[in-house]
Amino acid sequence: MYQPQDSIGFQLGVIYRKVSNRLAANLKDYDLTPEQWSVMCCICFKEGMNQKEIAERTVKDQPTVTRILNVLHRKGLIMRSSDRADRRAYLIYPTEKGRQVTEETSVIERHHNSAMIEDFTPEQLELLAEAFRKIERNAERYGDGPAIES
Amino acid sequence: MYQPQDSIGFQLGVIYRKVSNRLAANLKDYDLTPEQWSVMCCICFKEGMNQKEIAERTVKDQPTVTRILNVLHRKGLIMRSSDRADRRAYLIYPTEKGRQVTEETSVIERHHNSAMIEDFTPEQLELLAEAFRKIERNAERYGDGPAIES
DNA sequence: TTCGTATACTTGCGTGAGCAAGCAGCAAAT
DNA sequence: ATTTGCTGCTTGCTCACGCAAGTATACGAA
Repeated sequence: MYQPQDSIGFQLGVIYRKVSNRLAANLKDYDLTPEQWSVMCCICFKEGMNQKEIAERTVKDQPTVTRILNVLHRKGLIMRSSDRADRRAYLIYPTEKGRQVTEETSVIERHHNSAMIEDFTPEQLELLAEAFRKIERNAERYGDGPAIES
Repeated sequence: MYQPQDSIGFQLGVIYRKVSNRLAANLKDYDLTPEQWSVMCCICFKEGMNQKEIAERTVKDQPTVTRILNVLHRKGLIMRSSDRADRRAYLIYPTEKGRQVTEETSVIERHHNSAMIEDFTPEQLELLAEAFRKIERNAERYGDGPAIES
């Protein structure tokens, strides 16, 4: 009989939560979640983006980015300056503290990432990346159809 | 410079959300989320489990299972009968409607799953499964260390 | 100019998740 | 029988997410 364990989507969820929880534990001392880290990292990589661009780069939707930025702002890690050229938009910059925390936590993340794939050969990594690209493309394709459509 | 896109954990999150959202769209007509489906599927596979066992099998924590079961109960898909041998526990059974919905949605899920991996050879699938097992094992290992511990 | 559409962001609602604390019932030791 | 500790479940808090609706601004067309 068909079981959730047979489903790629289910397996992805399980593994994602395990990897993410482990990273969360490693970041605990910095009061930063994995998702917050990814946004901070993005913001430091290219300063002065608006929220839409951050959403695209982190592959999150805009409401999620808004809320994560609220948290980061509350923690004093970012600044929102309104865009004089487009008064609907904010340009996002890290604070000094934000830059510092991002640097420190990026070391943690890199270490964590290496640990997750430490027993992979370069070929295995390339095959995994290729598999990810294929699944992503399949998920984005239309025509999967909510019901029987063969 | 290091970017979130370079991180396996980040990539897992992106791909998981895409696959999951696609399935959610396909299940919309059945008023069932992917996570709810996985629990229903588990419940129908082995009826009369207690919540702890469901949590183990679906790899979720107990509070999460409690809340998903609340939703499923509200929708009339499951029954909670208290265990006469252990009055702390509930034994969980699908209702007739629950069994029916699970059967129908399992067809959708299987179809969705095939679509996600349709261009994979059996060898590629085996390599992917192997990669998942390795990452999972790495994530579960202790000693990753919240900080510098080499 | 003004009208209409598109866009950047926010807010509200519901779901799922982790963690910690609480409650009730079990079970073993005294 | 009482105590002590463990276990099954629930609740509260916070975060992340998707979707839909709302607000303010931008911009092109009339």
